[in-house]
Amino acid sequence: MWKKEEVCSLLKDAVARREIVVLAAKCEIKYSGRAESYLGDGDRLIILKEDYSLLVHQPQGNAPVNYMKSGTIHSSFVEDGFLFLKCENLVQKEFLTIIMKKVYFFNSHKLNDSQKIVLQGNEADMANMIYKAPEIIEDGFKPVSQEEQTAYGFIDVLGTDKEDILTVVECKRYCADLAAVTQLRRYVERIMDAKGLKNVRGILAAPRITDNAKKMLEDWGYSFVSVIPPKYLAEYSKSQSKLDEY
Amino acid sequence: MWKKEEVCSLLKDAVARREIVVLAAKCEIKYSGRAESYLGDGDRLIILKEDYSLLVHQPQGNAPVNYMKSGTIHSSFVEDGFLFLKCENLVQKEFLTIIMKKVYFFNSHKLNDSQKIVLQGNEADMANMIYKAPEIIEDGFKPVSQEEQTAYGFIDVLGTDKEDILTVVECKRYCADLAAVTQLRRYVERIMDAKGLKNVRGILAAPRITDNAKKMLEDWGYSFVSVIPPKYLAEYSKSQSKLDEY
DNA sequence: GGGGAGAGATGCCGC
DNA sequence: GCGGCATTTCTCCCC
Repeated sequence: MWKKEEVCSLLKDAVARREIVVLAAKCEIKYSGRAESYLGDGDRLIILKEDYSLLVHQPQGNAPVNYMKSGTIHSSFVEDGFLFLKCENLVQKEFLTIIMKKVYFFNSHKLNDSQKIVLQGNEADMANMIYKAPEIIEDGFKPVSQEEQTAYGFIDVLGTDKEDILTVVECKRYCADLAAVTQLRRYVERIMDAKGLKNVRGILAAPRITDNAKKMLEDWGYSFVSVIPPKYLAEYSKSQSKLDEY
Repeated sequence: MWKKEEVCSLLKDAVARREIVVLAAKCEIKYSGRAESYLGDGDRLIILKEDYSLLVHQPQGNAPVNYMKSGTIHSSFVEDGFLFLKCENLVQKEFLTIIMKKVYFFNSHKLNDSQKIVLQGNEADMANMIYKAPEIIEDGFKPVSQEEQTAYGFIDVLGTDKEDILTVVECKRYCADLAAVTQLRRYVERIMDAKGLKNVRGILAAPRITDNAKKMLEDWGYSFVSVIPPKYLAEYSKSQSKLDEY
């Protein structure tokens, strides 16, 4: 168990040196900002980054239970035997207070990282794939150039079918839902309005679609095409020794 | 600097004891699953939780740069002087490999936390507020009972106006956008279809609305009411000593 | 800086 | 489990 005065001092020094701070503590947390929250006593992991963002993690779960964004101002002090960490983001009018009762461990270190993640297989890649291989959508489908695409907003792929009818394609990398259908509908209506056309087709391209969405899609005269989103990076070996798994 | 063999051993023991593990390391990360990603060498914070979820954080930013969800199987070993952490989620067909070149610090501890966060000021609270004070929407607006509300799906508030016309209210706790309008439209059309009514009103209740959304809303004959989402928890003091801020 | 839309979205609740 | 939807969504892009 760490002395709170010591942790308070180490915390200030670490932040001053722009180190990342990690500590585990029994604490109580209050938040007020866009919403309000209260979290009673329990053990959590507290992370304070060099950009002054703060994360609080419970021992389970993916998402932080509380957090403050970059640019927050932090202050700490010991009062009534508790270590207080007060966090203020005046720009966003958000406030968070952590009241620590016990500190289990503390660590800080300067981390240097200039790398950015390279991520592929997203919706943009899917739209590019359709540009390069339009027959995926249907026979005779011809996309217009990518430059023209942006002229009507955020439409993924705009093209013409074999009968030269203007066709809007909306891509989803996941299972298409009702919101995807209404989005497609909005784009088709926007194009009809902008171009003064009465007949514009709408196609939803996704790996799959929910039954309700399919029904709504067909009620509106649009159609669905099953397309698997691409993955470009070389797959690294998925076969490995199963020894020592835990 | 920690010895990789020692970290590997500590890691296995900590996970076996269901402790949370936190370590800072210079590493390289590969991911393959719903998408594919690569992150070159840099210093990151790696967190392995008792539910076997994994988080990788860069020294800046709110969101983890890589992660694996609860239920992942982890295995670690030292090879060619590097500490490998391989993470597999067979159910979700996701795979992540961390190749650690240096380990700056390591910590683990059993954390006990049975508390759940109490969060207020969300959309549901906003709908409840309107139920209790329907005059917020407009004079003569009467919500139907909360039981009936669920009968037609996920409509926030269903009621009648002073002329007894059925009215759908969609709440947004943030600035209403185009998607909010299409969502309202979908609900109104669903109600008209289900009840065989030709005249159903739609009201969007939110703190504010974008110009484009307002235009689309009015084009469809719906209306906007400015409503501030409620905050119930007692505000704790926002005035505090500015000493020792950092 | 606001608007619009994707995200390896996540998480919650409903059926 | 899937479906529908909010999220202290967050992040990026583009105007």
